[in-house]
Amino acid sequence: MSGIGHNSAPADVTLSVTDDQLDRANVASEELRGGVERIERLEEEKKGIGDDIKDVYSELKSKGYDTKTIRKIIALRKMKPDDRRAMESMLDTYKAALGMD
Amino acid sequence: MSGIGHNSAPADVTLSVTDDQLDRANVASEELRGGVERIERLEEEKKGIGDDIKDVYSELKSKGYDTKTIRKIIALRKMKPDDRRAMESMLDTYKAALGMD
Amino acid sequence: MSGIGHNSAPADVTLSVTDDQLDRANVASEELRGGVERIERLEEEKKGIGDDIKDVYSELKSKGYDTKTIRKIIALRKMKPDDRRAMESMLDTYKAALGMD
Amino acid sequence: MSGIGHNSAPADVTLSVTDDQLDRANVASEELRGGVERIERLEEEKKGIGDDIKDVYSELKSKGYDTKTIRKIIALRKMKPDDRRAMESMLDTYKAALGMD
DNA sequence: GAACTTATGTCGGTGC
DNA sequence: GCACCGACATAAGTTC
Repeated sequence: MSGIGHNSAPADVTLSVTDDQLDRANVASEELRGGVERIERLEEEKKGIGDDIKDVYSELKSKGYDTKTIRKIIALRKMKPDDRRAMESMLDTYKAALGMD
Repeated sequence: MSGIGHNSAPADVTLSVTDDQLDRANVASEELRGGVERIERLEEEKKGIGDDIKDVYSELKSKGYDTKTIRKIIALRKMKPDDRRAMESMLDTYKAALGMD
Repeated sequence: MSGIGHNSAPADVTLSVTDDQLDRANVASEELRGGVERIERLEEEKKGIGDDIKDVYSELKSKGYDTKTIRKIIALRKMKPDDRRAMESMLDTYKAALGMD
Repeated sequence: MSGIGHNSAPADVTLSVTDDQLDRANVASEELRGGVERIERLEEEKKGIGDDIKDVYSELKSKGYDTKTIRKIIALRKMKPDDRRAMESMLDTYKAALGMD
């Protein structure tokens, strides 16, 4: 699109915005627009995957699994086994201290 | 309510907004403002309590307790004991099924 | 606190946990329990206020106000007026740059 | 791995778990495991895209743009233009009612 | 300590 | 009528 034509020396010096400023603004606009659109495309992709994940949960649910528990399982699997066990052990200690046996 | 007095015959009939409309707008404004301010007061209170909670956690942390574990404990204590045990048991089942022993 | 009695010299030296350890554990337990219960009380209070807030929103909604907009308003009112205007102005600039007029 | 061997008639009838139950458990396990692993793969993909998005924001930020404003812009662009204008107009009305001009 | 992401809870709507 | 579903709101956890 850019700029051919409007650079041709405006006689009207009363304008409060210069050509140069317009050019910079346009460049900036395109920079911004590009970034925004890229983010939007990526977010669509991300949403698509999110929907896929939801589908898998639905499928498991329809087979009788409890999705909340599955979420917990997945959270646990993200941890390193040793860390996980340490965490579980500490939780048990606290439960014992409070009589939650 | 209010409004007595300024209803006395405006000569200027060119106004596009009638007195009646202004009255309603004012009433509505005050209704809205009242609600908004009430919410803001309540949110301040709520924030205060949130800060108190944070303090208790800090205190416990400084005594050597692990706040993350405490949060889990509090979540568990919110459940009815039977529900809690059922949930824990299901989690154990799933863990066993996936070899997370 | 409590504890009277079990300090009286256990003859049974085969125990793997000493009285001293039990004492410390009890103290720690009570410390933990106290904190946990205090947090739970505070969270109840907090929940009560949250319910009050919800009531005000419901009331406003039943009078025809849009709660989503009210939430935005309250968020805006949390800002310092100058900051708010600066933010709004920047948003307008970006909107203009992207042709969202 | 699955099942070869354990079907071959255990003589030990005192076991409290039958072969049939084991089979079902194994099937169920594999069903569960499959779902869990599929979710984990999808979540990784999702995270990758999330990282890409973060990169674009960083890039824009390093060029001088305000990421918070960009997020608002993107939220606005998600709406249908008419809805967006209706929302903005309502917000303006409420602002005026509360003297936020 | 601020901001972003994820998880959980809640509410209004809709289908069986 | 109840239960599921999506949207919204809040809380929690994570990261920089």
